[in-house]
Amino acid sequence: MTEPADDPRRPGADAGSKTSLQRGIAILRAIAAHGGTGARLTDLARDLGMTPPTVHRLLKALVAEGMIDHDPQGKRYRLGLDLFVLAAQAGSCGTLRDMARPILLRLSATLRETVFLLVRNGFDAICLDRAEGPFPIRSFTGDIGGRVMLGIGQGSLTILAHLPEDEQQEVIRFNLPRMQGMGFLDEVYLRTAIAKVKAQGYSSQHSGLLPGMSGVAVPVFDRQGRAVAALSIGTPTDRLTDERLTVVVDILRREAAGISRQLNPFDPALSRSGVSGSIV
Amino acid sequence: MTEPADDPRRPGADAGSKTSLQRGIAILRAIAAHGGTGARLTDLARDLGMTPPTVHRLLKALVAEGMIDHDPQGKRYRLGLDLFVLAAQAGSCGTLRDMARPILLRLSATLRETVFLLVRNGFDAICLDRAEGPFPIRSFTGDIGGRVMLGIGQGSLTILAHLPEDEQQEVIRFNLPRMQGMGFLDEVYLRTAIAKVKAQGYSSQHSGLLPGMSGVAVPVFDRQGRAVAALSIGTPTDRLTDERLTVVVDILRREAAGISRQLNPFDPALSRSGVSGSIV
DNA sequence: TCAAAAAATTCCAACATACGGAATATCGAG
DNA sequence: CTCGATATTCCGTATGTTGGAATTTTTTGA
Repeated sequence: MTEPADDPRRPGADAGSKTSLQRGIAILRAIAAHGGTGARLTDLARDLGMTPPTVHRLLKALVAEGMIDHDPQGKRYRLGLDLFVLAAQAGSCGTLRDMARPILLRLSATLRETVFLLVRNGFDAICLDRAEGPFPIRSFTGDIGGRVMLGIGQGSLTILAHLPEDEQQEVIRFNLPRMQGMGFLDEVYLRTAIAKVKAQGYSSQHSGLLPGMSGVAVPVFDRQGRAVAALSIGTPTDRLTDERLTVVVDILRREAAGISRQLNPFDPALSRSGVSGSIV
Repeated sequence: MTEPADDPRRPGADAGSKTSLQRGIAILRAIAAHGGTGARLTDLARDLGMTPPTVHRLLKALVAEGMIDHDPQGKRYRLGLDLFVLAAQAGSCGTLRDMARPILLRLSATLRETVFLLVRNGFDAICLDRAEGPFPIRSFTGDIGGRVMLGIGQGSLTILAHLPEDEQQEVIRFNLPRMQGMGFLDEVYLRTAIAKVKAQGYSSQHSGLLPGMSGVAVPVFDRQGRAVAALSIGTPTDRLTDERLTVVVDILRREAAGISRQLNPFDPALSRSGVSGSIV
């Protein structure tokens, strides 16, 4: 009580969580961070610096809402289906995602590659959607909902490169320290890459993240001309000849332009029925 | 206050949300129900029977957590990216979904149809994942996260048919009233369909939901032999000859069995890294 | 198998914080 | 510019939240 939560432990927890609603959300996050195994009450309490009774009560509320599932035997808590349902309809970019989906499918069919749609979110990029290519060789990274620092990976790098100067600086300043462990990413390297992408208008490179894999990405602009998203493909490096690169970039550019054109962020006409669709 | 009373939403939700955490979640749901347009504060207050100040404060907390985005100009609130990210890792079935994904992809490639993975959730079934078929003709219903009553649609019907007798009764009793508006679904019809599915071990029929579309579905059992999910395809009716139906059912059955075999709900070994993956 | 330890859950009084009416600021239309 | 509607802030009150302690349940170890 008297101790003002000094955010003692794990990073990722906000320093000053105050409202109980925020505490509840912190619990959701902690459970998500725990992975598919599920989290135990005590672990959550320790990780979040809350007392077991508090965690228990919040958990109970979350379970009642279906946001969490509770194994009665295993004593483990995991993210629940209702959360999944809820987020399927999220969010501010719901329209972007809905709109881009057929395009992703078409692209993956045409290019026979896995296609990603990334959007910017603060200092990160988030994988909003992906459409699998037909080949068994494909990256299992970049899961939907996955998050990477702006600057890591081609799609992410493309967004960063096309940001306004000042925002770009801010992001770099913020992200560089976070890139410590990655080794090969120093400031010079990053700025060189950005300059190149900005000049080309697209990004293409062996990913560096996955041996043998390459990525190609182009920016998606909103109606105000801001780079809000990126369209990218992941492919084995040896499948990406210079000739093919030209073709791929061309196609990606065309589709990205199509998305931009449809991207009217405040057009209510874009609103889909939204709620649960019927299933075959 | 008073009693906004009838919230004919879903069964698990208590009419009287009590904790502020639950109120916050109710707000998330209300925003989701509002669709991509976004919801205004007053609407939310009215819909939920809360006062504007309360809604405002809760919204502020949710925005602070990134669960909601707030258009400063438009005064509209929409589901935020963080919610999307969170749920991408949900949930209790995260393992099921992760595990089933390659199977879905393989199926959609083999059958050249759109494949759905449905799981039971109370009185409903939820579309956990889908893999698009290569043909332009495809159903746009059954979006990921979409929800249907148990009994509507082939996948959903299959799950219902394979439920234990008592649970089945309970679901039917609960759902029949909800099916009022659907006209062609009376109790006799439903029970006949269930009996047939149970006898066959699979479900196949023109959907009735979409003209010209048919569905084929087989149940997925967990290790305790309970029907927890269904694997289904949606296809134009005229593409589904009797001969092809046999083949399709056979393949679906084989894959469903594969899923069942891997479905060890308490095997920690199944836990994936879970957290953000790197993106190409 | 049983006992001891750990975890989960319940209880409850003190208290913090969430609530909502009212006031104020802001937006939008006429 | 004025008016009505909506969003936001304020603040006293009471309700919901909190955490220590007690109780129950599960896990661990012998």
